[in-house]
Amino acid sequence: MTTRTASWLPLSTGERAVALEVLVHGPLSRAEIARRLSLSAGSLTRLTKPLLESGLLVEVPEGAALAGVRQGRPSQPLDIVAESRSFVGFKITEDMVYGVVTTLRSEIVARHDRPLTTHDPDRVADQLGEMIAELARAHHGLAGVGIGVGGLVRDSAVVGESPFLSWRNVRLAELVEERTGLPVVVENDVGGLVESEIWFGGGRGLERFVVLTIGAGIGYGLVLGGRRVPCAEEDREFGRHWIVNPNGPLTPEGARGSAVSLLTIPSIRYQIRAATGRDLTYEEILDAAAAGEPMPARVIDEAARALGTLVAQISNFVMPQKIVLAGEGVGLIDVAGDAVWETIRAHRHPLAEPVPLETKVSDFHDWARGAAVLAIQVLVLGTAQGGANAE
Amino acid sequence: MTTRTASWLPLSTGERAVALEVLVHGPLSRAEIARRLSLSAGSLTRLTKPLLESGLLVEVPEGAALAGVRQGRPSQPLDIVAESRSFVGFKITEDMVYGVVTTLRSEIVARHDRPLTTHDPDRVADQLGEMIAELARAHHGLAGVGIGVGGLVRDSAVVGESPFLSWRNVRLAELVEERTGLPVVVENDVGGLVESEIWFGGGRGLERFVVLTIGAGIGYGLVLGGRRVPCAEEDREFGRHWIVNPNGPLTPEGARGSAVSLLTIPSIRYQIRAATGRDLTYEEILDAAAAGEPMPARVIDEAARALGTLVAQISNFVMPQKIVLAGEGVGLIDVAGDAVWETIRAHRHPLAEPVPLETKVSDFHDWARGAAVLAIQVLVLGTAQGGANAE
DNA sequence: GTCGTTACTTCCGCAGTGAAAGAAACCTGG
DNA sequence: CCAGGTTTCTTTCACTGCGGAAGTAACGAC
Repeated sequence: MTTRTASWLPLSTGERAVALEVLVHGPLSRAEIARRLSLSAGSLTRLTKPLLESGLLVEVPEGAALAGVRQGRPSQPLDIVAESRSFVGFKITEDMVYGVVTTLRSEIVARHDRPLTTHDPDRVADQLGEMIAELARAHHGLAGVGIGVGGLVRDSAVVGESPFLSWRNVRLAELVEERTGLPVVVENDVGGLVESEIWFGGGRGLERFVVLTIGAGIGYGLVLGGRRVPCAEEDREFGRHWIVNPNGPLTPEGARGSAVSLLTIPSIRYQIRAATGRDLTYEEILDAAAAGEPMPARVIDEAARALGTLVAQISNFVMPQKIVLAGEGVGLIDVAGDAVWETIRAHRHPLAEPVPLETKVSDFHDWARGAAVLAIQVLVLGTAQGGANAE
Repeated sequence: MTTRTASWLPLSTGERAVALEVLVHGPLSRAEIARRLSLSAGSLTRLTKPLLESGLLVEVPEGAALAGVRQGRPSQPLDIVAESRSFVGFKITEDMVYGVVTTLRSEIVARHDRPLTTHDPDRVADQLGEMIAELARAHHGLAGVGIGVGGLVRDSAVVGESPFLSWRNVRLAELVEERTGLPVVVENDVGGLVESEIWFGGGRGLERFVVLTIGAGIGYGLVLGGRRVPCAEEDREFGRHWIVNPNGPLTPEGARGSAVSLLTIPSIRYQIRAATGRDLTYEEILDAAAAGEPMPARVIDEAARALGTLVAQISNFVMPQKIVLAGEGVGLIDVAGDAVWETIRAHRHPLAEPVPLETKVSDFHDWARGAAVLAIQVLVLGTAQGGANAE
């Protein structure tokens, strides 16, 4: 409902499809695009002409690797001018704002973080406005802003509910737009990360895949037909009721044996604290587990088996072409990967196709980058993806 | 790869879409079809004209319920002439062949079963040919045959592997076509049932739903964007490694606590037999559980909780718009429905949207009807849906 | 009986496409 | 060096299928 921006010129459907294909899948020749989109060569000449004239696409020299190998006339790859526009992405946590500037291709070109000293919506918007202003001085062509917030977000604009900021129905997009004049998209942080995987990450070109994040909480994103599947409980404590192991630990968050209790960083730290009295960081716990200390090793092993069970269940029921594991809490795979794999095997049919698992330890800048992708989408498509649209 | 049939006349894409909409969603006026397919009124006149001329569609009197309520010119519903063609569907089990004749709308108009006295492919094909010949005498316009087999089927034509028939790479479609001259589709029995739910059952018009069958084994079908998702382990003992309850029973089939061990009819009968020494039928066990006999009650309760867990996991990960439960083994819901619902609730987020659960106790004729739907699809679309196509 | 409403038809123009033919730019092999 | 093959890209052209506008038909409401 909040489409204010002039999107990518007035592109026709076909032109937009071509531009998107080039944006997402790197430099491509006209012939290659024709094959990918099932169009004729003639159509491609027609469709690319205005894109080249407008400067959105440029002809680039052919990659040296391919040149000379094939016979026939060499292809003339087209590419997006990724640096022509810049995008800002923010990830807001309880006490920090992480910011990045990216190109049209979602490559991070700058980082800019600041402590969050207040939770008052107007003051937060002020701070975001200031950060954007600073970034605008250093980067030309700022075309949009994406903001990722943990919690429920409506219409890609309004924070419906965010426990850690104590916000309810804060029209954040509007507040920041007023201060900057730039189009602003607000979205659930997991949503942004998922979109960035769809467009620029491990999910490029896939029909069906899953993003699972482990960090302060559990995040889950299902992508079907290239689109995120909306769900009601979106990021309101996902995984609290995914009972992975009924005999698992009981923690302050989540039901007994739930994915949250077994896997999130706070829950793992809680378990160690409750058992040993020592308050270790997540990294310290992983190190201790790797070193063979019994209690951390047991907790991490249990977490690894829980992760394996989850991955297997997702594989069994969703049959995704890929599962992307992201977040700050996937480091346990480095320590207890064997337990993860073993558990996956035990819960899968021997004949089942193995599901590619892509692990991506992410920091907060990756979350911010995900938010920036939302801004890119608004420019390219004229509207934000996802949101809780009725189907 | 086995498209021999002349499909539904030479229909254009638009015409086929109209015909399919009418076939699946009952009598519809042109205006209504235009709305559903996002076409203009003019286009509908154009598209329906050849369909009416060819006799595929007819104008029918308006439903009395709607007439007179709205103002304006009354609509002129169009309908498929469902009786113009007949289709045969078979379900082959170890010792029986169940057959049905259906209309184009998949309504069963006749049943015809016969014991299967041999597993020799040629003799089985002979028997199917005879049964088809008998049915052809009684029903005009036989347009195709669908055969459902438990096991792996390739290219909608070849039984790659069927343990209970001891078949490997049997070109069943070809064998039956030779004997009848009719187009024949062979498919995994679950696949047929799923397609029939997509076109004529609970999944009509849904983007995303799941079919879960419980009987001699577990069957699982995932439908996304109206299409079945192919999978490698298709009906080769699905659910043997879905560990639902690690402390569950160990049975001859399936891993300990697997869906197969907990839910299939043979496993439930095995548990009762092992514990009490009595060899009861599934129905007797359900009755005993309902009557409060401790052992049956415990086994059925455990099965109900396993089913609840499965449904919850599917709901959590797939987020389907509906789950259809089918098969001979879903009767336990009548006896232990409360345990099912309670378990679902315990494994779901309180804010999550409840997933509609449709229970459909099916007999072997329903499986045969599912196979007949495959034949309908071949006529309508010119090719069978599904199969293990690469994506 | 007129007016408003909804359903359907007819006709026209147009956008987007593929097919075909041609030009361009490379390789290969004499 | 030059012909022949090959792949890419451009140009032209005709066609398909669609929407929009205007017109007709069939009803209810007042």
